[in-house]
Amino acid sequence: MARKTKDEAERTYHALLNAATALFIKQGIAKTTLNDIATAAGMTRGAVYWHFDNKDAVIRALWDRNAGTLHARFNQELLNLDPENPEQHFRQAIKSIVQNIVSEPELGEAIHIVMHCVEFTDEQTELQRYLRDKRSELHNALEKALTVLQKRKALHTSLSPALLAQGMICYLYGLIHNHLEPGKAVLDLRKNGDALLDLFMDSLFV
Amino acid sequence: MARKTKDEAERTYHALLNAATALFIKQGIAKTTLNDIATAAGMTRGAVYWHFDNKDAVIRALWDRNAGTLHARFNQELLNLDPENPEQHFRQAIKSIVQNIVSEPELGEAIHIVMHCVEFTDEQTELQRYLRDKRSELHNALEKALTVLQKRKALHTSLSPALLAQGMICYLYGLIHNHLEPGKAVLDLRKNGDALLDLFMDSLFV
DNA sequence: TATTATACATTCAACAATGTATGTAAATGG
DNA sequence: CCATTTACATACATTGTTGAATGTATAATA
Repeated sequence: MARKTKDEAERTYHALLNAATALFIKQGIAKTTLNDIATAAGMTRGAVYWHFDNKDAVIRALWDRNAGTLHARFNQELLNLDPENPEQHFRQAIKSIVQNIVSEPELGEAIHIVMHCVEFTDEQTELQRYLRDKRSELHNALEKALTVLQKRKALHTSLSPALLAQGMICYLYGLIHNHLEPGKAVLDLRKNGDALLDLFMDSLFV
Repeated sequence: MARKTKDEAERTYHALLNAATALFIKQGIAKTTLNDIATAAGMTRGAVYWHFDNKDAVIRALWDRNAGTLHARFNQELLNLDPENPEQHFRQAIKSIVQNIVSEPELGEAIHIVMHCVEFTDEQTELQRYLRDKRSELHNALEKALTVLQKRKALHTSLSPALLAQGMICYLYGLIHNHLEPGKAVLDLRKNGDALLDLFMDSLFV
């Protein structure tokens, strides 16, 4: 076939990722073949194998594209809490994570796929290790932020920052997981996210 | 092949479920073939197809066997809180859910598989609908329990019981999900479960 | 004890999915 | 304007997996 412009190639790259996203959400990763992705994007499997090594690489690429920058941004934000008012900054940072997810569809879709469609097994694949590292980055940032708050005597509980970070991560994970659930969204995080997060964080701070 | 005793047949049934459980956790559902399960149990695929319709039926059966009764029990317990001291009963019921999961390996394995290995997609399979119904049973029970507590003026927050139930479910889900994560268990729920649950529930009650 | 249902094993047909190899025409760089 | 690389499409070989059909020896049953 005829060679495409760099621009055109990039457009098919994104078309492939978009098609993959939609198919993964609709019918799952296991049931989605590389041919499904290609034809849904108006291409053939040759295009998929040109841009990606295999199905896992597609998943990783779509995570990078749709969640990578935001992930890094939150990471940085938690590591650099405003010294003037770290507690308010922390609360706002946590809330904005949720608000970003509910307001940016592509970000929500990427997290949806990672939470509801990727299998996490004992024999870890490269993809699983990659995603695990991403989450542990966030966890470390959270723990450091809570440690800063503890040193500022801002924490109201006797539990360790490490443990509080675990609880916080679990709560966040559960809220987002529930909100992104397929079918009727049983939990409207856009409306109730702040209230539910404050409910938890009120138990952390003085 | 020779026909087996009813007793022997039931033993192979359980052997198949045990083999399936171990394989699903180790290498995932998608990568585990029915032949894998059979040979791991010392049988052939014929045995699997005799006891189960397909792979999804295996998953459903192992959930029923390992989590079914406990699920029903907690359901009932939440719907019949001790009128003498409903708050303490509620707190204890929630804690015992977690304690059961961390102390009963087979229960933990079943939930592990459902949480980490089953894909949840828009086009729901029969298995997905089954699991979704189970969770909504638990959700309804939780919401009713919290409604009872609200009528008793035991709730400390202005948020609705429905919303609190959502938050509670999400927190529980996150904690259990994290605890059952493959690889090094980053969160030791056996040691810290009660403290983390009290942290949250303290924000609910007076 | 004769019959029937059971608990599998074995075999087969069908196809689906992957990875790779090869073809190709146009874009790009010098 | 020529050589080379790019961005795919096409074709192929291989392999895996499912579902169903069939076989069969024995346990259960009456």
